[in-house]
Amino acid sequence: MPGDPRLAIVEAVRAAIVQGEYAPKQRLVEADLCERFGTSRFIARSALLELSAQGLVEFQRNRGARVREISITEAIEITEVRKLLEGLGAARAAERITRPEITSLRALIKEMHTAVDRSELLRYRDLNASLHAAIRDIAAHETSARLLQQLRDQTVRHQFSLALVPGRPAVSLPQHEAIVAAVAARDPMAAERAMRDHLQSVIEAFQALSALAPQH
Amino acid sequence: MPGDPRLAIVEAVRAAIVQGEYAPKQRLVEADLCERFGTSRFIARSALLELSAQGLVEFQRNRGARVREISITEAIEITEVRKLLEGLGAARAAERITRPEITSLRALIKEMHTAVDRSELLRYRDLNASLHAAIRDIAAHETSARLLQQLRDQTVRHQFSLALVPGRPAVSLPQHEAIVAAVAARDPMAAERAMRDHLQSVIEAFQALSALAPQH
DNA sequence: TCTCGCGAGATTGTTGACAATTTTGCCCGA
DNA sequence: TCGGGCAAAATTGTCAACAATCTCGCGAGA
Repeated sequence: MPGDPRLAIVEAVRAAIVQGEYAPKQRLVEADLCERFGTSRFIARSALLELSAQGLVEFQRNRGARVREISITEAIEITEVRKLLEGLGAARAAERITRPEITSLRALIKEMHTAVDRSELLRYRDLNASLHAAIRDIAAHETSARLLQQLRDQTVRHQFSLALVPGRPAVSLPQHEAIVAAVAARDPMAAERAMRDHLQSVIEAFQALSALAPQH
Repeated sequence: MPGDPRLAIVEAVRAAIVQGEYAPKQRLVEADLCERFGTSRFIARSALLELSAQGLVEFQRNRGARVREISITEAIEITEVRKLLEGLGAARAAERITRPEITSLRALIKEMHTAVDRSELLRYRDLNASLHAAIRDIAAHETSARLLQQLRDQTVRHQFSLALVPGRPAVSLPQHEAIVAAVAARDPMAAERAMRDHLQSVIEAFQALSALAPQH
């Protein structure tokens, strides 16, 4: 893998997709990427290849790359897997967490509170991601971290719509508090249970969402 | 992704690595692959890129691709994840299995018996893989199937040494029987438990192995 | 007017060549 | 004999051009 320049492009394209600058099913024309990111077609193509392996874009022979569309059904499957992997991560984090790490987790929770109070939904969603990432780092389980990394980007779009559901933060914030409390108490089983409960509620929110908007 | 020809090469190289024709840390020289698989360097390189994304090979800048070495520590991590994902798969399989599928699972168990009786260790290991794959298919959970696919190849080498541990089949065969019994009885919770117990015993076997051979 | 086919433009897939870097092998001095 | 360094060979990373394929629009015939 071309060490430096290629990864930069991969990250840039990934960010663009995740932030919704490219819609699902939208074609990613190689020439456009070259111009936008100031690189050669070879590099752009390699980046698309890599993103395809990560499941963020899909190739069709002679039709190039498109942003892969993730259905709500698939988002639910992904969350089912996250429930298991992040449950494991929470348990391990509870076994390994240090005092300064406890402090920073609590700081995150505090920030989430203020974000909810001020109805800053996007900020809340970002803090949410940060909290999950922090626990993942503390768990120090490379294999599950690598897989979760792959899964996360794919559901960002759906997480987004979830964050807009009225009253959703009021449900999920206490769940996050419970997770942090259990991890900080160094209680692996409680941490795993709290994390699973949280993601189970995400699954149920998705199911409710898909019942409203049957397709897509 | 070049639809047909590229995937064929990816599969061929993957098979070669998994079957041990290329040792860990061995360099995969692009020109050699071209000659061996009768393809161009571009295609060979794309295939390596893909295998790199799947974690089977690793790139070093200006040094090309090597077969990635998976430590026993990492094999244990991978098995911890498998324990969760395949546990989910077993539970779902128990909910969804049809009569003919039950028949074929039982046939697999029968074959495993004869393989053990005849001390055909390699055959037993292959049947083992087939059984896990069959349950994965019945579960019909695309996301976890995709991830398991990625994880499986990485531990084949270690599974191999595990199969050679004296008395190992005598331990694992009854576990496989228990899994099939629970799935066939359409008891999701028992199926999940049986699968987890099985993979937990694999983890413990790995740990015993790593205690014997501290490094690598 | 509508449909079918065809041709030009656009886009992708692949090739071969070239530059940059690493690796190998050899020579020389100690 | 051994080790350091230099040059050639090998190998990889990148590019620009070409061929294959698709897309879109236009025109002819019913």
